[in-house]
Amino acid sequence: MLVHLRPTQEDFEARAKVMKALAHPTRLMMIEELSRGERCVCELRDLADRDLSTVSKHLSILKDTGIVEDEKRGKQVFYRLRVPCVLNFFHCLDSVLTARDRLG
Amino acid sequence: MLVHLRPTQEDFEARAKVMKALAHPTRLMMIEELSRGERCVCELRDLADRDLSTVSKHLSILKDTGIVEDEKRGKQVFYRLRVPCVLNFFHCLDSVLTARDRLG
DNA sequence: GAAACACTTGGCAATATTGCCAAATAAAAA
DNA sequence: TTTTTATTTGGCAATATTGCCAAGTGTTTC
Repeated sequence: MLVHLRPTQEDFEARAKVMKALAHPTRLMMIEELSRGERCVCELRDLADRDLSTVSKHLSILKDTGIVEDEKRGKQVFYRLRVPCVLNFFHCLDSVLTARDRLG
Repeated sequence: MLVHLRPTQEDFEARAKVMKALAHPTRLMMIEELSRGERCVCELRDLADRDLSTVSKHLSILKDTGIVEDEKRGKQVFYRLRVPCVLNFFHCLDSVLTARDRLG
């Protein structure tokens, strides 16, 4: 892959779609939780304190984007992180926040 | 900073705010461009092909979040990247995309 | 098979985001 | 000082996101 070509408009749109999937507190919480191992929808609902349908829709956004994958076992559906590098974002997000706190 | 405490709801909300600021194709393009050095608003407008007011508002979102900073010199306002670690996101975003392409 | 369980999907109202135009501001040039 | 250049801000319509309830799907348990 040639690394010095500027990304196209479509590249930025595709990337933004992934960022959007990450840009919600509940979904960030779910990702953090899934970094500890797979979880069923009901466990994530308890943590999120939201309606089950709401949690399910958040998960389907993450799944459609390719960030998580699911597997049905018995009555339950388990989700797990498919692309763990998104976890690296958290450190940087926090450093943006502390940078902003230090100055205006 | 104790690293094993789970982030609070507020932590996730603050992080999501930063992610949201990044979750737009035009703003991602601006960040990529600013990684090459400071740019004035007019240069970014030419690249974005959007109304100047639109570009200015995108930049103020990035500024309010703490991702970029601005400096007025003469007639122009120059923006530069304040927290370069956000550039590391791009590789991971692309790997999410290729992971999704490889499987459903 | 009927009931219970674990989800997903449809629909909709409330809210947030986006992008343009027009108007305001601020510095430089004439 | 008037005009031009560079940018920001206000306002608004179009669009997207969010979260709940209700209804639907697929398993398992009885």
